[in-house]
Amino acid sequence: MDEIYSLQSEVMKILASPRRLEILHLLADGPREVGRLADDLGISQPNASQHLAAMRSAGVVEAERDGREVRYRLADPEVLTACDLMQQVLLRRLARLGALSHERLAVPDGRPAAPDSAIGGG
Amino acid sequence: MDEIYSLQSEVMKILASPRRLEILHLLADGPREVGRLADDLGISQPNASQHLAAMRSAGVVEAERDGREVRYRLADPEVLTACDLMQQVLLRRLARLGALSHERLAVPDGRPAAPDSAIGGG
DNA sequence: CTGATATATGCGCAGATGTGCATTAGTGCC
DNA sequence: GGCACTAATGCACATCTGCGCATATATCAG
Repeated sequence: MDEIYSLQSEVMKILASPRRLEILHLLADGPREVGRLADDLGISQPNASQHLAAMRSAGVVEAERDGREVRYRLADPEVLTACDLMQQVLLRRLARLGALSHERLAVPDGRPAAPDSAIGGG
Repeated sequence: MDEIYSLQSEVMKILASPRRLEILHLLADGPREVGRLADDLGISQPNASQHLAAMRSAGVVEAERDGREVRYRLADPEVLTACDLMQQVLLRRLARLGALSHERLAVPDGRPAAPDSAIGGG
């Protein structure tokens, strides 16, 4: 079981990137080539290739040659379901923060204040 | 939408850790105190506190004081569902590689061989 | 306030990660 | 073979992360 957590963390580490998350959703629409992905993402080809290689190592995507191009696709569409669920959890949390005090609901990466200052907030 | 990916990546970054994954499952069994978690995980109290603080910032756990102790609990049990789904994807992949049952199931970060050497394997 | 327990925070270091750049490798065409 | 096109790899660098350690904060008891 300990091993599983380690392996799972590897997979999630790969998915814990805005770029790769976007790649995932791009691929959800159907297989796509590296150059196309790089263009869609607005990043360089080597960079896209790096991300895709990482995702391939993690087993979230698969690659297939088609002439000079390499078409990437989701290895298991279920990852999308998992990511979607994760996103819903996030949205629910944002909604909660907004509901509690919709005065300032920024919270992109640094929270304006501890949501529960009942702890060591002081 | 771009913002969402960024936020989601933050959440997943937090979960992309064997330790924190274990914390998640420990908390799935019910609320628990920092010291207890540290003990269960076999890590130091400050380290456990660090992890919990990170998870709290990400909104995956919540804290509540009880005397001198602080009891942590899952903020949204759905994260477990998402993680479970992610784990299933992983297990399915391992099953495909045929490394799960009895053979050695290493492959934490370096694959034994390219599963699809039809690409740049050479 | 003093002491004890439980938790949170600051600091520094080793290891990992993302990115840009140049370069290499694979493929099809003539 | 040479050339154009597409993708993958190597390298260096700035940044981030996790950890151990010491220490600060919070709560309760007297």
